[in-house]
Amino acid sequence: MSSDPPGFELPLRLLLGFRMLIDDLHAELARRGHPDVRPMHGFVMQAIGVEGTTAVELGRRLGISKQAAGKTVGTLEQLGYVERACDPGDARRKIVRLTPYGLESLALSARVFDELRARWAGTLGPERMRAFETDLRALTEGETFRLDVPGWFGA
Amino acid sequence: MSSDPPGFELPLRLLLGFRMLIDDLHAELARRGHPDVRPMHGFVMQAIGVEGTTAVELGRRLGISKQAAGKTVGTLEQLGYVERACDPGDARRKIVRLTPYGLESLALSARVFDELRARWAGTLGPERMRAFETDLRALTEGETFRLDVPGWFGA
DNA sequence: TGGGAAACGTAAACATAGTTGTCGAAATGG
DNA sequence: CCATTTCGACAACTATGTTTACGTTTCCCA
Repeated sequence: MSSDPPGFELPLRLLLGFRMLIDDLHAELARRGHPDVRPMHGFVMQAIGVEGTTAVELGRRLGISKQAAGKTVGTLEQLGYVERACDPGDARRKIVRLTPYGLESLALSARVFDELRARWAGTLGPERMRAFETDLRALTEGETFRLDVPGWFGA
Repeated sequence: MSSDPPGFELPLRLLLGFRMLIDDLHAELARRGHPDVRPMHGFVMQAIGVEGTTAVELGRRLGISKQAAGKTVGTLEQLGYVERACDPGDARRKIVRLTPYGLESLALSARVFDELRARWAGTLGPERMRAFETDLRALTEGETFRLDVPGWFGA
């Protein structure tokens, strides 16, 4: 009588939910002045943070090589979201920092994500929304985020 | 008093949960005789199904071009998971079918997914696990699965 | 019946991820 | 002071996707 759903539905819907949020976010970002930012860029800028960082450290945070991190930073630089500056204290290092435009996109993303969460809470009700997030947090406890999606998903 | 979590945590953890399940699945698949199958391959084989299908239809189901579907089928064919046969009723079409090896990997995946779901249910308890899945299903209602992850995630 | 339109599969060219390997420049430390 | 380490950049390669194009086969309608 329990009739549990098949196990393969779970990963499918987790991915579906993720994609749904990210797609909605970027539709809204495009509408509000950031049409060129891609899903990956958001994660990278989040990893760069307000403080700024280096390519090596960025790669470490995202679980990719420093070369891949450097390439992505180059793209973001062309789009005007980040800038590279030499470290006065260490001539080897170059600090990657968010530009005002980049900071704005990050702040906007945070606002839109909150709106999207509110919409989801409207579907489930605040009670179950809270429970849903608590459970999801419990299930993914201790996991670290990795950005190596392309190579990981299909080798 | 409500102190809702920030909205950006939701997509992050959805992706984390997805990746967790898929990584565990493939670790187990590798252990049980399928070391070469990649995350993407599982979704493609699932889309091919027991009946078999064509490259065009496969692309349609996965939300990718028929050419991309054809390429992936070629890879899967080399690995021995699928085979291509001419359609006796239509010389234009070529039916892609799972080999016994492919069918076995699909059945094994289903079993492992059920085991993983049971492990998650062990964390939350059967009650909340059921509620979690119900809510997730409600939130992702009507969404269609797309396999164009590489091009979608980073443009 | 015949010919144009549509569908299928394949290939080439291109763009974008990632990776490894290599290298020069700068900092570190024994 | 020299050897080792670290950082950033470049080249070569793989894997994914896309668009464009083409030859073959089928379908449909005038």
